[in-house]
Amino acid sequence: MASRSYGQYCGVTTAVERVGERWALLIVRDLLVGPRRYTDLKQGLPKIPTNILSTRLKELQEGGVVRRVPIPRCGLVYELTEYGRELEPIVLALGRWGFQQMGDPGEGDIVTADSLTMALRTAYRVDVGGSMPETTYELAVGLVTLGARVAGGALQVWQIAPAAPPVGGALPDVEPDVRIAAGPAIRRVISGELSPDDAIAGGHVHVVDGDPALLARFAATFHIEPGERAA
Amino acid sequence: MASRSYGQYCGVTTAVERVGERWALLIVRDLLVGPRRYTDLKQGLPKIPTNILSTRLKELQEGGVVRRVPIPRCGLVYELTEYGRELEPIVLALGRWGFQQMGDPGEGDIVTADSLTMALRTAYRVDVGGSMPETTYELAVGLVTLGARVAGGALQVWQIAPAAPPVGGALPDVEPDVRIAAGPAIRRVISGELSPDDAIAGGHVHVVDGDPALLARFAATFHIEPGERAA
DNA sequence: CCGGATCCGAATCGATACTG
DNA sequence: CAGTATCGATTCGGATCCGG
Repeated sequence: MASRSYGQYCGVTTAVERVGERWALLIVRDLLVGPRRYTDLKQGLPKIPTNILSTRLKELQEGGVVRRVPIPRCGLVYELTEYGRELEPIVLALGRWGFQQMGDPGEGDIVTADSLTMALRTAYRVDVGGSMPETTYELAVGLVTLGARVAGGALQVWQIAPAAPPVGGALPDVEPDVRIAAGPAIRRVISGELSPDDAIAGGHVHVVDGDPALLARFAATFHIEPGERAA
Repeated sequence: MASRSYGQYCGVTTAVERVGERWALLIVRDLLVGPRRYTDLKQGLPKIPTNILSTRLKELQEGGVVRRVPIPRCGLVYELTEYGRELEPIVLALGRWGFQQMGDPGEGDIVTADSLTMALRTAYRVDVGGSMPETTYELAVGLVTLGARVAGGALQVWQIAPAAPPVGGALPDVEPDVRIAAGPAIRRVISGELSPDDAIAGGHVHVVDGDPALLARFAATFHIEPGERAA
């Protein structure tokens, strides 16, 4: 029952014994967006077997990473403990690191609301965002639509479709300044391989509504440079 | 042969597909200390089966994380690529995170030179180290003895026993200001659970040579606070 | 000794079916 | 909704063996 030990007395080893099992860190990624029910997690991780999901949730609870919270007459949710939330910078940094080697999606690869939410948070540049005018974006990729508001250096992301309760306060009920619809090529815009203009010209990204020039602001605000020593 | 896909198009997913397999991140941890031969890695990871080690090394090469470098008439070493070295802040942060939940060592748990080296780098506080007088420590834990020099805000760690080539330039051939011999309780000194004085009084840490008061400097310089949002 | 490859039992994972 | 149960497919772990 005790997870197979690596036989070392070391912080890194302890960490991978807690969150290094298959799927564990992806569960943490989704929970970083907000508390989630078992079914939400299953939907966000379509390929996870249900027995693995419940095993991992049990292990993460034993490891003090996740807490099971019953909601009166509403089922129950899983949420990260304080200790689990300390993984946020690590998961974001891993996301930036992995982003650099993402090719194009394999067939069957999907984009989920939670993963795209974390991707935006991963790619967000505080320094750039802080010096931009306040902007509200709406971004649709595949079946997922997100809202993102950059104001005062802070980024807020919420899920429009599939709908989910907003995290961290009330949802800004404002019209977006720009609506962007994109395919997987949005990755190449964020990495700088594809300029905003070329992306629009090539039909990879559509500005459905609002000033097309705002796509350049988006690309400047959400950007992952290859070869970055993220932190 | 292709590693089992998680079926998501996401940076975090890509990252765990590259370095999320069992043992992979521990190999990276050891390679962050310096290039290592197959046999060095096997010694530093005593419980890894050799087939897993060679499989992981192959996968890490395919993932662009590790490079295999033949040394003329001297065998060959594995080393991190530039991309692999970008994992350093992530591994250090994971080490800090895991450190907080390390209990006492399970029976059979060992401390290796590379893991202790990374632990020191994990625990090092640049801000504190930069404001301290230059100090050279010698730290023995179990069978491992390390040298650590803090000077000008920079930390240099080298392995005295078992001996290994120093990393990043010539080894400072100076007498240490203090020689510290400790058991696993050194963890509680670094976490602040155990004060330097109590550690000495309790016989958990011995100052073999030099001013015992330097243990306090050590504890201030190498410290991991529970509940820290590392970066 | 170095750098693996091979073999095999044990444990885990993945897919699907099923239940309170 | 929130999981168990089952079972074949993979992977892991431990030991041994092999070519330079």
